[in-house]
Amino acid sequence: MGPTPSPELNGLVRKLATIAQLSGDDERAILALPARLKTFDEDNDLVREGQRPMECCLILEGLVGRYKVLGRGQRQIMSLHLPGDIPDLVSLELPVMDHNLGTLTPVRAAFLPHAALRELIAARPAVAGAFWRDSLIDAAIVREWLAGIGRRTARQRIAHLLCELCVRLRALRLIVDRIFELPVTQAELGDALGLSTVHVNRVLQDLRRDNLIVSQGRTLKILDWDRLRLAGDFDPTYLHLRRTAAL
Amino acid sequence: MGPTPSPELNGLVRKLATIAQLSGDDERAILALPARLKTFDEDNDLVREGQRPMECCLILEGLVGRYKVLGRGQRQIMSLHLPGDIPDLVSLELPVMDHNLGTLTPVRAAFLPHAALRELIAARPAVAGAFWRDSLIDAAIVREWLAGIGRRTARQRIAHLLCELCVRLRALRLIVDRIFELPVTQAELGDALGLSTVHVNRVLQDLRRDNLIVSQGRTLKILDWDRLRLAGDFDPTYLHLRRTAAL
DNA sequence: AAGTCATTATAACATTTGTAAAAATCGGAT
DNA sequence: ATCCGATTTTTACAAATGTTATAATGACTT
Repeated sequence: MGPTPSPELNGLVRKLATIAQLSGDDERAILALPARLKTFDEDNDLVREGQRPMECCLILEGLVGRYKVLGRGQRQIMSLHLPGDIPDLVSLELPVMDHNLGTLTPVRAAFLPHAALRELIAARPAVAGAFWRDSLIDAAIVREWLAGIGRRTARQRIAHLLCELCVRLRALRLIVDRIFELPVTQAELGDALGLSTVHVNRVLQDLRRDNLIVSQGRTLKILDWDRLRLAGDFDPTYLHLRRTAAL
Repeated sequence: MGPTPSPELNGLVRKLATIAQLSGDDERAILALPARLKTFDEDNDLVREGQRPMECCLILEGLVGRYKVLGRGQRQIMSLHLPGDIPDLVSLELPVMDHNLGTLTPVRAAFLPHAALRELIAARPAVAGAFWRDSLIDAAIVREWLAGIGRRTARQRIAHLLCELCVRLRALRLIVDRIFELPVTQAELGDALGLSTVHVNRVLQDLRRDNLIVSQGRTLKILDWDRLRLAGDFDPTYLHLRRTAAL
């Protein structure tokens, strides 16, 4: 008998289905991966800069941020990862982590041994292709963030990020409308957007005042998708989704 | 008889050697790729956003920038590519380009058909791995830029970029000392760093005044590597070079 | 119900960086 | 040698955003 097939890995299959087409055999091979489940509190690191992981972590539930801490302690979050993501897939090819992966919310994750992933990739070219594709999309998202931080105003950046998260969550079928949990402090938003907490606060108030969004507690509701998209100069092409979840 | 082996592809082999270990057979297979050579003037696009290329372009000579043009015409350069790079390797997996590739100098490039690259990848897992690794390093560099634009001052960003280019050029053995051509206008530097031309000018003058660099025409000389590295908060780990060209 | 801690909001002010325009410089063509 | 366009430099000013500090709010604990 092989390793116990874990229903938890369904999220990975679902995520990969949003970006690539896999056969039933491919999916079964993925589901047969051995996985070590683990849970984390808010604000914990899954992996740290400098480490040489022997496993990759698949997010099952919760929100994970990829970040660096620069010279004088300033943090920059470089990407946000949702369930189904394997944010440290990179460790398969680049043994030394050059960044941290930390939880922004409580997280459930599955750790997949490098050895098993390598076997899977060797045996199933389509899965290898899907993983490559996934890491290329990951990179495309970082490029879009780079362009935004480099050239967009604070208001555009925030609107853009909200649009991106909305589309990504919809693609994963984690939300159906345009209402979602944004369990992130304004300080964390600032770290992701290259802004100060105070300025994030100012801009969020503007967006609310302009009736683009509404938020109560952690729940965020996009009131006017078209105007928010416009405000954020948002075009989802860079997400490279197979069937763009209807905008 | 197979396709004519092109001595031009040596640059690709040399580049891959800086990040991965390939066997003689792997190298021969790479050199046997069919290539269509082409030259470009300064300020020309090799590939444009929206296109669906059927070939990848290998840079043989010159400097290429990957960029997007945002809403109100502002340009952001998201990466710089040196000889040996295949900046649109991504097009193998993501058919629609989400950015442009443009020359910053006159460029010689070799166009490699997707079909041939796919065969190579299928036949030679080590080459597939090297390509994956290459695109992961590409992404790591973009992340470092993102962190810089998000959280570093203009002076740090410029110093950091100069350090990065120096290390990358040395790794490729394109320079041996710390003197190199930087055939880039201050406007282009600004587009890469998310700064205005005027501010780039101000900071470059500061760096010269502080005797960190000297430049005459396009030739840039790093006068004080240690202080420049410090000024740029530069640590080459993120370049994931096999043997870090001695700092 | 009170107390504590994190988060959000507000305020006043400082600073970096951007913008616009013009002058100076440089490199290559004629 | 001279001219021309691009690039760099300078100047003056404007705007966006950062910083520091404090108050208000809210969520959770005891």
